[in-house]
Amino acid sequence: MNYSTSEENYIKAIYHLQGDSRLVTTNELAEELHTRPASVTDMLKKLKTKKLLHYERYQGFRLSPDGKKVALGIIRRHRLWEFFLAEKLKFDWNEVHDVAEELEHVSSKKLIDKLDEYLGFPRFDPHGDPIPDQSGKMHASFQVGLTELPPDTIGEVSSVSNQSSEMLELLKHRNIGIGTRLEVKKKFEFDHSIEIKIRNLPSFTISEQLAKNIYVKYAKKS
Amino acid sequence: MNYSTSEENYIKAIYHLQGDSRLVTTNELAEELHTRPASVTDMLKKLKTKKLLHYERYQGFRLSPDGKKVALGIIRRHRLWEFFLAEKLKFDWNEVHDVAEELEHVSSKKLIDKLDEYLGFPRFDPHGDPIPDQSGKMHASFQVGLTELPPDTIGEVSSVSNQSSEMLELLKHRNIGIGTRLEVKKKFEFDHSIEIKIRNLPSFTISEQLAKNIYVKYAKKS
DNA sequence: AATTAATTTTAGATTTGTCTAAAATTAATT
DNA sequence: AATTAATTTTAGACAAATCTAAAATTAATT
Repeated sequence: MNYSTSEENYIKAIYHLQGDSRLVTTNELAEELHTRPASVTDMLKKLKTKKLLHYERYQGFRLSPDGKKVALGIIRRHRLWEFFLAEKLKFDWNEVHDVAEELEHVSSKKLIDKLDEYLGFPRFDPHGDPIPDQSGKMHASFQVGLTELPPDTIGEVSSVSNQSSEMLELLKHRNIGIGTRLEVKKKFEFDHSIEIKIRNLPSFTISEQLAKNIYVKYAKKS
Repeated sequence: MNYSTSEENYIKAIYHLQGDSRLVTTNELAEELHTRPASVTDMLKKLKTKKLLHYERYQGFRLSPDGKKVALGIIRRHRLWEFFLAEKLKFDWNEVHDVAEELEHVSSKKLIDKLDEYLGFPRFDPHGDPIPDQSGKMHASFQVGLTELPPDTIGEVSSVSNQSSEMLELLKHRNIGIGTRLEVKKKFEFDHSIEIKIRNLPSFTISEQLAKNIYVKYAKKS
């Protein structure tokens, strides 16, 4: 019932890649974890013997129900620590990820449940992602990609899917964070860039690549 | 500048065993870490090449100044987490050790310094042991072994040196914790057992073995 | 359909940390 | 002082997690 840091990192990455249960490939996972395909194959075999994975060689793989449960436990720990770091220790929301990456592997269940209680059973982490409860349930957040927002509507940023430091740096520079209310002014067909406006600031344009990674909740025009 | 969990456990154990710089032996350390002497020798060589240890084969060893600095950093992390667990998450003071043992290996300096600030720069952990500050300095606690307290004096429990779950269980059963004020009634020469009294409770006797592991600060008779 | 390209797996090596068994060294005892 | 006992180290093996290079399989293309 206890897994190594390495196993946990694989399980978590597979969970994120498979989304709603699609098959994941060896190369994809190798790239995600900055490792080599051969190493991935080795770990797949191990996770299969532990019954966490559905896997037939050359055919791709996905988590078993047990594997999903384990993944949700890891994600729960990760997001609770992120919440703690931002809310209590006053970390910037774009600094919490890497530290939480380490803390998530401390496996005491009692620790996590008490932390959860201490934090007031939060339902979303500082990136807007939902935190699974003790049984693995998450409250769905009604978020939609920024690219899907029609012109002249307002959204509130609820999460960002890519958490590379490069992108977080760009977001910070643009004054975009979780909770930021932004209005879509125009959408350009040519390169799918989007012109947006925040509060009283002059409007500016963001690339499709960036917009794709920003998720928002609808909000009424203010 | 970053060490593995295993290396950190060795460094910490050596620090505790060497006390005020006495030489530590291979067997001692092997027993402390529940490992084999051969494994200890392997690690000693590694720590020596990293200049954390003064070590000549067959001659015993002790931490170098650099090694001591590393040890104090680990102890700082351990004791801050213990304080957090007891103070914020409401763990019993006898449950914090094992969880802190895991948390102490998360190495982000920023995390620890922010945690320190959040906790209000505490100077002692829940066992009464001093917490090193960022530069490695500790406030000495003026504690004395319970066995050294003469009859008819009162002491306040400030720390316990043995933290086995067996002993902590016994202490809990006897209602002895950090901060407990107790009066020494009688000392028996025969087996060196000690009769003590806590508050209004009937007095009772504890073994020399237990008393040896309890440290107290003097307090005036109430 | 046959060939080429891409992906995935296997085989074998490496590093870290551990182990057992045997050898080397130091300490204790007759 | 010589022998015995205890401690410590070395030598060689093993498990976990990784890697490179080569082989096997699947996918794409002529």
